[in-house]
Amino acid sequence: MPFWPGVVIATPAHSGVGGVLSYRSESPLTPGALVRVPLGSREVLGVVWECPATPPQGLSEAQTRAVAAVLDGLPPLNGRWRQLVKFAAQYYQRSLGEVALAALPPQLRELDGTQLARRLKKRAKAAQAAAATPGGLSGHDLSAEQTEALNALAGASAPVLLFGTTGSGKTEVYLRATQAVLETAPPAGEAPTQVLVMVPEINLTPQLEARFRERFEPAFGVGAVVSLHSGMTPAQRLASWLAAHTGAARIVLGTRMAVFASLPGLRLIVVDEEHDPSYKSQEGARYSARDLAVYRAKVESEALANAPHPGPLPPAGEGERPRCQVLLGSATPSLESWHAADQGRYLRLAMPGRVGGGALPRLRLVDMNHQPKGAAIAPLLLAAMQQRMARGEQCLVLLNRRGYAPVLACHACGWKSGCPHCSAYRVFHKLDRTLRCHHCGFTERVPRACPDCGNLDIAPVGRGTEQLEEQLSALLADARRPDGAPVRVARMDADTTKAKGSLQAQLAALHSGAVDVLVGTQMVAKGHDFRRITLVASINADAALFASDHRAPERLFALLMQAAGRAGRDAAQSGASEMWVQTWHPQHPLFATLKQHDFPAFAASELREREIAGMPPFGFQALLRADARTQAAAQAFLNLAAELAADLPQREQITLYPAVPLTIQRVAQVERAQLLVESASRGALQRFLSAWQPVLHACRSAPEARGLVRWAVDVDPLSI
DNA sequence: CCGGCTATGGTG
DNA sequence: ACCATAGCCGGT
Repeated sequence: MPFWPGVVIATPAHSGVGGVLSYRSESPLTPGALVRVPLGSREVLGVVWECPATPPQGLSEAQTRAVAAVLDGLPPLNGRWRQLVKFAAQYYQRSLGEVALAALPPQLRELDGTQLARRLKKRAKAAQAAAATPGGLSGHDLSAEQTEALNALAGASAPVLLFGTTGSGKTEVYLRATQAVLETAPPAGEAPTQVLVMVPEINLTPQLEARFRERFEPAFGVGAVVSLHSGMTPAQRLASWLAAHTGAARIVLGTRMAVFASLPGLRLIVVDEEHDPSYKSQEGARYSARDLAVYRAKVESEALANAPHPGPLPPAGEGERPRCQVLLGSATPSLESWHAADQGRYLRLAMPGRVGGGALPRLRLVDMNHQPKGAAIAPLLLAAMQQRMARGEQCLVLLNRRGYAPVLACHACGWKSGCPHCSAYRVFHKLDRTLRCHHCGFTERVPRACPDCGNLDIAPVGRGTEQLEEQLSALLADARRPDGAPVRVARMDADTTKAKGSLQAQLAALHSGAVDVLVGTQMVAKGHDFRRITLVASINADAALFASDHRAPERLFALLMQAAGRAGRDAAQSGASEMWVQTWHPQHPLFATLKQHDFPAFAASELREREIAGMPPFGFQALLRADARTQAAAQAFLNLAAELAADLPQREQITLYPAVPLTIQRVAQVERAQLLVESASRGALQRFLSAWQPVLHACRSAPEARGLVRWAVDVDPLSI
C-alpha cells in the first residue's frame, strides 16, 4: 500500500501545482522530512510537504517516481518552520521549493544519508565534550532604564520595539533577555529553549559572538553559541545549521539568512539595528528578515505546531506572554516599526540615556557656502580636530565614497571615465592606479593620456576616502599628539578591509591608540565600539537630502545618528564630544531635529509626509523589475505585463505606473527597467500579484520581449 | 562534417 | 534551478 508524498524542490513556481511534486513511497513519510528524489536525469534534495495515502489527481501511478532516499538521521523540519517558509514564498511571490531549499545549508544538497549520519555523530560527540560547567552567569549592573525595559519585555505580548539611543546599552538588554529565556526550562518533552539574534552585517557578528560566548559558554557549554551567515565556509554553515536544528546550539547569531534557521525551541528573536536596509534581500526571494522575524515569532507562538494560519495578535501590552517573543532594537527605528508602535501593534520601550550618564555629542553644522573654495575640511573643523589630537583624543571622519575620486576627466575634450559596460563612471583608485567600476567590477589601468584626444591633462573630479586620507595627512603633517609624536591618519572602507582579518587588525590599531584620525565610509558608523573617539565629522552628506528616493532622509538621519553615536562612548571624555556636519543646506529641517537628537519629531514629520503621499507604511508597493539586452525589450515586457493585467482580480484597487529605466540604467551590459505597483490595501496587492504571476510567466516568451534576461517581483521594495 | 555556444523546453 | 536538446557559425 504505497503513499504519495508531495515534495518541494528548488525549482521556480511554474512547475506543478504550488511547486509540490508527487512521488511514491512504500512507507509513509513525515512532513518536513528531507528526501532525495529523482528529477529528470538527476537526483535532488527535497522537503516532504505532505504525505497523502491516495494518489494525486491527474497523475497515473506510472507517472510518479519513487523517492530515492530519506535522510532519516535528521529530525523533520517542524510545522512552524514550514509555515514560515510557506508564508515567505507566498508573500514574496516565489515558489515554495525555492524558498525552502534556499533556507537549508547548500552542503546538505550534496550529502547522502551515510555522510549525514557521520556529521551528526561528530556533532553529538563535540556537544558531549563541551558539556556545560556548572556556574552562574558573570553580568554587570543594569541601568534603571535597562531594568525597566527588561521588566516590560518580560510581560510583553506584542513585538517589542526597543528604542534605545546609541550607547544606551541595548546589547546588554539582548544578553539579559537571552539569559532569561535560556534559564527557563522547556515543558517536558520539548526542545531546549533557543534564541535567534540577527545583525545587519557579517562584520558585526565577531564582536557580538565574543560577547555572547563570554556570557553563555560557561553555563551552557562550548558550542551553545553559533553563527550563521554567508561569509562562513559551507562546512561551517552546515555544522551551525545542524547544531541549531538538533537543539545543541542555544543561541544563533547571524545575518538576514538566519531568520530561516531551523530552531525547534525558539523563544526569542532579536533584530538589532532593525531599521538597517541590509535586512531586505535584494536577490532571489526579496524578503525582509525583520518582517519575517515578526511573523515567525507569531507562528512560533501558535499553540498548535501545524496550525494552518496564525490568527491576529492581541493589542500590545495585553494578553498572555507569547511562547516566542520578538525584540526589534534601534536608535533610529524604521518608520514602519515606529508607526506600528504608534498604532499600538508593537510595544515601544525607550532608553533615551547613555550608560554611565554620558551626553550625546553636540551637533555643529558647517555652512559650506561660507568656506574657502575647494576645501575638503572647513578651517574651523580642522582646528577642532587638531585640538582633540593635542589632547590625545581620536577623530572619525565620514565620507560615503571609496576610491580617490568618483570620476576622472579630460579638461581638453570633456572625456570622462565612463564604464563601457554600465551607465556609470568608473572610480579612480590612486593606490593601484586603476579605474574601477563599482557596479560591474570592470577594472583597467589608468590611461596615461586621454583615450579620446591624447591630452595628458586628465584629472580627478570629486573626492573619495583615498583622497581625503591623503589631504588630511598633509593638513595634519605638523600636528602632534601629547607625546610629541606626529599624528597618524588611517582609512577604513571596503578596500582596506576586504582581506581576511584586516578589519580586526584595523580595529585593534584604533583601540591601541596607534591611529588618531580614522577616515571611512558608512562602514565605520556601524556598531563598532570606539572608545577614545570624541569628534565625528561628516564631510559631504548633502546628496541624500534631495534624493528622489523618499527613504533617503531617514537613511541620512540614521547614518548621522549612528555616526554621532561613535563619539563619547567613554563617559570620562563624553562631556565635550561633538558631531560636525558639513552641509550646503544648514537650514534643512532634518538638521534641526538631529541637533535635538529628536528622532520622535523626525519620525512624526516623515510619517505625516508619507501619509499624505500614500507611501508606506500607509500604502503598499511592489516593483516588477526586468533586465534585458535592450531597454526597449525590458520596457516592452513590463508594458505587456501591465496590459495583460487588465482583467485580474483587485485590479481596480491597484495602480500600475509606467515602466521606467532604473537610475543606473545599464549594469554589466544589461539594461534595467521597472514598473511600480501600488495599492492602499496590502491584501489586494497580494491577491493581485498572485494572479499576475502566470501572466508574467507567459509574457516572458512574448516576441516583443525578445532579449529579456530575467524578471522579478520585489514586494515592499526599499527604494523605488 | 563535427564541435562549441546560445535559445527553448521539461522535470512528478 | 538544472539539464537536455535543438539550432547556428568555424575549422577542416
